[in-house]
Amino acid sequence: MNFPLPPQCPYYLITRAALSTTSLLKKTLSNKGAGNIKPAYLAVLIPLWSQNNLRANELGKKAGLEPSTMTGLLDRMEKAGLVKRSPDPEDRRANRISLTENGSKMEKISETAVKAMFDTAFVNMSKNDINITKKTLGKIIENCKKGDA
Amino acid sequence: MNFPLPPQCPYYLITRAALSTTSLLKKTLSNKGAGNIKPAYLAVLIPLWSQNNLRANELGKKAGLEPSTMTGLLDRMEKAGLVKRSPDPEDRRANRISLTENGSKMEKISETAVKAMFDTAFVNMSKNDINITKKTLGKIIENCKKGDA
DNA sequence: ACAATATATTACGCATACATAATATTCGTA
DNA sequence: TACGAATATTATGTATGCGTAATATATTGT
Repeated sequence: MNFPLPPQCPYYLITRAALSTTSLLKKTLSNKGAGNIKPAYLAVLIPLWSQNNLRANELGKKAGLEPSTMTGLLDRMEKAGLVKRSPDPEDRRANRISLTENGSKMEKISETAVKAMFDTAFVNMSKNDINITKKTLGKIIENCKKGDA
Repeated sequence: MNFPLPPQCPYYLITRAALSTTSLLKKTLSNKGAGNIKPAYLAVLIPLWSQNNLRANELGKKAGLEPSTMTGLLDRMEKAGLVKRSPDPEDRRANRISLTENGSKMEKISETAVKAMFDTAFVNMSKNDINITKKTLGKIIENCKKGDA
């Protein structure tokens, strides 16, 4: 038997880094006054702040999420009063997702929170190491996609 | 507004890499005949294969999981027939978690599956880039822990 | 020995993401 | 134009992990 121990296991490091950064992001959002915004909501809000009134479908593609994941995510965001669904007049299968007034207002404060998270999580690291890490993670994602098909 | 887009956003890359590697691991386990082992189970099984009969508590520490997370995880593993709980004779608050016969048998096949996942996910990457990535992820985890306290 | 505190586990609810199957609609083609 | 394929969304169930509160037992300090 020869499984790498957690601090040396790349799989452990990747999954734990995901949990740690998400937890920190949740806390910075809360600290900055955006406690109604959960980390996952940003994957929907960020595209909407650029271009309002997109389809769930399009949002899912931008966020890299499955359609079935979008349903629950949008349910929670609607309940939180951040977005609303309206029937798409051009395609009766589809909805248009638009920001509520409150959802629009949360942009600046969210940006502050995300910046704070980045400043904390990536402090004391060289630009070069960060770039190599980003490149490597991108390759891992590609490799998994191929191997998972 | 200035949020980095997914392919350049380090947070996106980290969380997506976690999902991708987990999905691939699930598939390699299934392909190698260990479909009864979910990725998360390995965090419990690997320590038990080295030393049987540990407390939920100790297992949680080795896996980096909260006690409340262990309950459901062990429930599912027990239902899958991989481990069983027995009262700890030295401390009536605690359980001892031990491998079933079937749980013991799954060690080799699991190792094969994990190796296959690593071979797929980390193919075509330099040892150096992998090491820098591991080091960087470790630092990120540390930084988040500090900032989250 | 007893009260206060600490520890091990569980119970419950929330958040996130997936897969599969169902439903409604649109589109492409014969 | 009618029919089969594709598309948009939802419904349902599973997996994973967290936090908080409850329960039972141990330990410690007086």
